[in-house]
Amino acid sequence: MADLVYRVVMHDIKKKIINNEYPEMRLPDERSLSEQYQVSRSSMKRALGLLAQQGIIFKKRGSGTFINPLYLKNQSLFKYEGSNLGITDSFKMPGKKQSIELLDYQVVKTDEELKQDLFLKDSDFVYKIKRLRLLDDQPFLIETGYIPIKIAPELTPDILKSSLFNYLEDTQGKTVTRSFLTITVEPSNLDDQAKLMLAPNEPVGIMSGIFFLDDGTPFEVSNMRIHYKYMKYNTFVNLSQE
Amino acid sequence: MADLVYRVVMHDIKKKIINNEYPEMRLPDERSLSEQYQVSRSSMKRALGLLAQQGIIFKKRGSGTFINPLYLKNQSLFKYEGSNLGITDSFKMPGKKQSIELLDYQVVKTDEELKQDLFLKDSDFVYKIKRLRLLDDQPFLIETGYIPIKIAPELTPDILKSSLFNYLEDTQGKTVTRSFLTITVEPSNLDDQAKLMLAPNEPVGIMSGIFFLDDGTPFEVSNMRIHYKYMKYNTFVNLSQE
DNA sequence: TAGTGGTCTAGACCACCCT
DNA sequence: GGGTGGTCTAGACCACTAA
Repeated sequence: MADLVYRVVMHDIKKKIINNEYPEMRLPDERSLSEQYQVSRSSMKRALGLLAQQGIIFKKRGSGTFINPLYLKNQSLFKYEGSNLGITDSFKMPGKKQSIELLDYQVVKTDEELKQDLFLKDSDFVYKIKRLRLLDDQPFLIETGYIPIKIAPELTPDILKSSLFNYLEDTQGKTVTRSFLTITVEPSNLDDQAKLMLAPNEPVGIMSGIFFLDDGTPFEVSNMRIHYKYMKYNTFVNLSQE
Repeated sequence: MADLVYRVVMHDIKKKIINNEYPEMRLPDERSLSEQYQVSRSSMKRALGLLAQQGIIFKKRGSGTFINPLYLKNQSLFKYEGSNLGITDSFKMPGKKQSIELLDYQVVKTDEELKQDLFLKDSDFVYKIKRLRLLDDQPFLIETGYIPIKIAPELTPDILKSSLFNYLEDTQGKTVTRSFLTITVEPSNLDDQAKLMLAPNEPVGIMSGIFFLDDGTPFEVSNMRIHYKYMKYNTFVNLSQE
């Protein structure tokens, strides 16, 4: 992590919360905290604002700043903090071996919808990539992705056996930081049943959407069909800051 | 909406983006914008920051601020902005009549898990409420909720025929602004099939989690089993601000 | 090197809660 | 009325990008 003031303060306060150094479940007021940490009140507000955004504290105008008891009691609920973008990361379960099988790999013309979603011109081509993901040799996800050629011109089947996100970050310094996802549910089709080893009455979860690079470029349109037992999406919604 | 500087500026810029008043897909630099709107650069940053958080613009240090082309091309993707907390709201589909059938309603003792999630004492009781929700007389959701008595002591079966969230807001000025949700998928059980009119091979989506009041009080533990055709969760994930 | 967004500060004043 | 978080400002300096 960078040594930005607000990040340092944020992490320190977070640590103190976890270590139960505020047993009254309440933080000192912002002005005292600024004093303690020798930072401006603005920086302190920024740090506290981030913690509030993560659901770790609640700020109540006129009353004070309070620790979310559930954060201490049940930290597992919070473990997905900011890591529910990448399926890649989300499915990196500890102690499980992840592998990828390349099912299909071709270059195709874009149709209207793709053109719009990936913001392409008529002349642009995209990779169509279909992959099967496994955890400990158990298939759990069929992924169909479309990626503009011009974003990753050097793509080879070999690369596709591991994480595309990591590849992009390592080779081009580009990071995937945003996505729009739509989550739905469907009965499994014959292809699902065969590839994911599902019984006919067993369903799949579907996550489809668009991933963006940090400069705003749409990077991939993806459709994921997920074995229902592996389908688990955690989300923390916070409307208070709108 | 309040007449806060940063909100006014934010909404105005948003309007201009929608009206295509920045055809170069790029905003003026922050300093010029501050000048234009006669606000401080900090306030302008705040306004732009919110737009970035919503995925409407991308800020690129050293380069400028750019409009997300997809926001213009495909605004339907963005329509769930900040409204995916409440199932209540999420399912308020235009032109459809929502109704609620009360299936079960009792006061029970808390078990260990509930006690933890709702942050209760041994002596506390909760309502157990089971409701069926319908859209145009089509059942689509079975909802089982647990609510501490002390939060809503006046609850009656009659109230439960409409939105609890609205009831709380209207009567006690309390708003539900946060939630932790876990989304999973399951084959339908016999109860689902009967109540939601599902065939045996048709699945349900499950959303379960905890809803909080804006002061941090856990308000409800809820489990929702959703007809798969009605199950649609849109989410915008943005890791760049972490 | 000029232009742009990011960080940080110090301080004024407002809005809300509680006693 | 005293304490707390929220808004807003003006300005300094830093970090990155692109020509």
